[in-house]
Amino acid sequence: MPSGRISRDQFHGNLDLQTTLESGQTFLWKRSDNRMYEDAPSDDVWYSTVLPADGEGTEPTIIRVTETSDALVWESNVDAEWLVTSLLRLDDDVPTIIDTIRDTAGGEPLLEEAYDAHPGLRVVRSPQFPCLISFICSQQMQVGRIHAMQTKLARTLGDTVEFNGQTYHAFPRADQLAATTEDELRNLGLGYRAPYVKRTAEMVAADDLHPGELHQYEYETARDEIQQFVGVGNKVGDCVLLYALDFLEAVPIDTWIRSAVEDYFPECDHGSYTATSRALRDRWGAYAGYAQLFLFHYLRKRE
DNA sequence: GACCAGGTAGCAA
DNA sequence: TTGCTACATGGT
Repeated sequence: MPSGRISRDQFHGNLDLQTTLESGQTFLWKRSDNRMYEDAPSDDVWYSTVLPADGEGTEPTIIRVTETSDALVWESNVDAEWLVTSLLRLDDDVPTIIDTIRDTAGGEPLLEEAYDAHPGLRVVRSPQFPCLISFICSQQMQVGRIHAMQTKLARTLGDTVEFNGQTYHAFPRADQLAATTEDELRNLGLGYRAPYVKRTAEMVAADDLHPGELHQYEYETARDEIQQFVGVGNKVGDCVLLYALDFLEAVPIDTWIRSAVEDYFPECDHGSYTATSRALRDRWGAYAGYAQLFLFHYLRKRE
């Protein structure tokens, strides 16, 4: 069974899997009850199932990760060190990124509180199509319920894989979601999002548009283009650009960020989403998305 | 029972 | 362009 250790010396900054994977930036990881090895200082194992790019007919990849004091330990059904590094963005130099935000923003007490409160929080990279669908599902939903909904989608509609004596469920492919009726999706608890998911899946399955194509555009164009998908507006679009498409300048403005703008930086409130988002990017710079995640998580968890 | 949750589509002015 | 409103569903 392929497995390995990635020493903490090999990546910059802290990593706290629990904080990072339950911060509401991804709904595609789950915590496992099974330890990976006997003397683990922490028995918190996280796993995710990833479909290879060629999709149908190829066995999904299982990734299991846990932390030790000096390393990130992984195991998989394939040699997955590069994939783990990519999914968790271990190449990101987070301290330098935070310094860059500091240099751009100047003194930002609220952000400093957020960094201090959650030192192991990182942005991670989600697979594109699952990220798109899960954020379409996220609207008007609490974070915990979004996780539960994505798990149910995978268990009901995704491919299964056996690994190390356990059954894992991959996130459904576009063709699988497109082949599901709107009523079935409603029965899985999607509510009014059911037709959004179905129609977006149909677009991807028919090759009308794939989220990966948006890489070619500069940020604001990509955000316009991604809204061709049904159920995707400015906010969901920004989440997908930030968490799946490497647009680290994207600042999703949700209810939390909206109220933080009112309370802490009203000078950035320019009314429209586009103008306010532009002001926040001017304030925080090329890594504004990192600032947004720290702020979102801090505001949501304090008190 | 209201009210809320990482909003968006559809429509009117 | 901006400003409504309806929209499912489960938890306080």
